[in-house]
Amino acid sequence: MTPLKSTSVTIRQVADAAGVHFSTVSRALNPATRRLVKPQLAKKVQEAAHRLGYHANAAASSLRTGRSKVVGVIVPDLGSMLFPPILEGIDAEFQKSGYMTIIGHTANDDQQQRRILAGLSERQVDGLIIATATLDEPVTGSLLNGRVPVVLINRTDSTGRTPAVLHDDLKGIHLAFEHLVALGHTNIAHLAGPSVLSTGSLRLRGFRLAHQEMLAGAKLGPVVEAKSFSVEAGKVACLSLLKRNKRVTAIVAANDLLAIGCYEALSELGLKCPDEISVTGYNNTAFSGLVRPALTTVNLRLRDMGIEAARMLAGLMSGNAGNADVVLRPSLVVRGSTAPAPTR
Amino acid sequence: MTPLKSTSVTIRQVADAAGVHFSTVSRALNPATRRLVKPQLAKKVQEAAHRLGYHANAAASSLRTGRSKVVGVIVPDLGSMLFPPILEGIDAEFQKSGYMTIIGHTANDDQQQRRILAGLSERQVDGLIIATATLDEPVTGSLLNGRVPVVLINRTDSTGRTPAVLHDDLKGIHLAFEHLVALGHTNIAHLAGPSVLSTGSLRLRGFRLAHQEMLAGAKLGPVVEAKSFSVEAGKVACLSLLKRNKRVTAIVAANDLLAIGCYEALSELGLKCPDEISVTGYNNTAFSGLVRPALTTVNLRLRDMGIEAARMLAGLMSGNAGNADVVLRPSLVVRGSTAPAPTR
DNA sequence: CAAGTGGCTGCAAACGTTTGCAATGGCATT
DNA sequence: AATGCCATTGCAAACGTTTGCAGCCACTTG
Repeated sequence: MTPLKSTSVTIRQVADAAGVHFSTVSRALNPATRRLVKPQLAKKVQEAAHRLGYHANAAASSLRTGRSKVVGVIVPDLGSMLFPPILEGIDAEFQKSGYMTIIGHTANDDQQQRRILAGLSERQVDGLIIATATLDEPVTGSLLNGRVPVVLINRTDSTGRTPAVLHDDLKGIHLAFEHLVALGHTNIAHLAGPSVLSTGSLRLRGFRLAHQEMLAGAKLGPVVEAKSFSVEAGKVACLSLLKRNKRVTAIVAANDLLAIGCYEALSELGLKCPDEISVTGYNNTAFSGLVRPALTTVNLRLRDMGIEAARMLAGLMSGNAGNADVVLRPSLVVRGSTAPAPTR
Repeated sequence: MTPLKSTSVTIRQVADAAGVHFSTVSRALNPATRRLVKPQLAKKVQEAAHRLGYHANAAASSLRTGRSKVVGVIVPDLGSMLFPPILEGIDAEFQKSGYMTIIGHTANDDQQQRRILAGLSERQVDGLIIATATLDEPVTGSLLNGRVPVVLINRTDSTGRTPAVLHDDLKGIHLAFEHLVALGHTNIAHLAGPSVLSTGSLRLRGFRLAHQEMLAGAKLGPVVEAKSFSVEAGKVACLSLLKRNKRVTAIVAANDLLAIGCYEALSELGLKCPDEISVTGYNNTAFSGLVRPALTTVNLRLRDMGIEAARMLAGLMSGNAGNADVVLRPSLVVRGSTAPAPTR
């Protein structure tokens, strides 16, 4: 009843300006239907639209078509340095197809996550990329009453039913382990991440497999699980690890922050890295090259992960089956935190 | 004509279930109009809505009201570690009022920025937070045909007409400078950031003012401008600085990355930090405490900046005037990169 | 007791698109 | 010359809300 805003240009005004019916304007402006209108007329319409500064009203379009050209992305923690490159990749890829992304930040809080999902549902997102999967709380195949396709990223849940974009963590740990073995280390420990996260538990498994394969004779190296992926937790875990295992000469940390925690533990114990103990990280976080010693770590293709997830979701949104995961191959970046095993 | 999706629950179905007219459902579900319907009925409606799993269709609501409950945030570079905390603050604050944020990532590309603005305009965002302001390309007071209120964050443009949330950079540099003077330094240089960014030019001005005030007698310390806020640019600039100024004992860098660049330059020249030359950074980036020596730097309240910007934008969206900026107070974090001036 | 009052609910018109269908006109086919 | 076909355009009905207005009823008031 009340005209809440009279400012913005509608399709009808463009129609008047071009002297055609407004439905023709709609067809002329939409690439998918443009072939239905005579090229010459289409051009006239486009010029009129441009002259008037017309912008389609996505709300109306979305209401009519049921699709919003918006996808939701849910991350646990923006501050972790892991997600910004991923988000950037997602954004870059979706820019090509005209989608925009709403990001939701859960701060690892389930309540919050539910609120965010509700908000995204209301806003009719066409798809969802979720980076908060945990092994104990599986994500149902497609949330939001099955209306919306979902892809997981970075982590997966326990069901494995939802398509995901991941890194080959087994491979990544293998690379680090292999590097240490080549340096002559035989007493290698693992500083593991939380086992409820797929990244934490997979890397532990990778460690066991690598150990079995490359140090078949020796008994499994010591493992300690950090409470969280943080410097502090890494330091605590590393201290307890070294207290009980004096012969360790190398530590494979499940994460760069944990590796930095090792640095702190080592300096507290008066041990030199890498001369007495080698340390490897995981993620190749931005600071990896800046700390001293510069950290030898496993490089993840985070931006590519975002791109792949966006592509996969685009596929799902246009009706593809989505029965395959994408698994990216990590690589090793050798820096200064690893050295030949000390001779005793 | 064709029912594109029949799955989702509408207001009418809830109305049928509750035995009332659908307009009553609308009123009962909207907190702002709930007082118009008898409490008992309202409860019945809410129960029915909950039972059917009703979620409002934001597209329809947005079409009718002209407001989308979505705000846009434009950042130049997600990877810079500066913006994630800001985004988090924005998100946290808006969560309270039911807004969600679409983030646009320009990669410092004007073309891209225009595309993003168009996309946000189409999607009827109710407000805009912009972190990409530069001094040479002023942001018009309210973009998108004046329909949408805008607040700038972190950087401002040259006009100063758009409300902004900033840090007091003059104060921040003052703190660093003061600290160095207290340590006995008298030959202090500035490694400046790009002068087209308000952060770059303001910090330079801060340096000049601080120098004038605290080292009134001495002539102004040497200044060199880095091409960009990056480690590499910092190294290059620092090398050229030290080549021409042998007597410098302390460097105030405009940014942590530039400070790290100094570290590299110093180690290349065989100079010890902090024994021979002290260095201060700016931003207190996550890695500041991890590098060696740990960096003395100016701490910014990034998350608070996001919160303040969100509050300010909320104010503008509800009709406030917006004729005041918010200026946050930085603080100094003293770590290991600064020491008493060497005696000659 | 009539008239007014106010609380509650129903009615229906937008908001700006998209799109099936109908109408038109030009052209080729029989 | 009548018919059919195709290309192009117009027409109008949704999509699911919000909200001014009108109607209804139960009260209070003079």
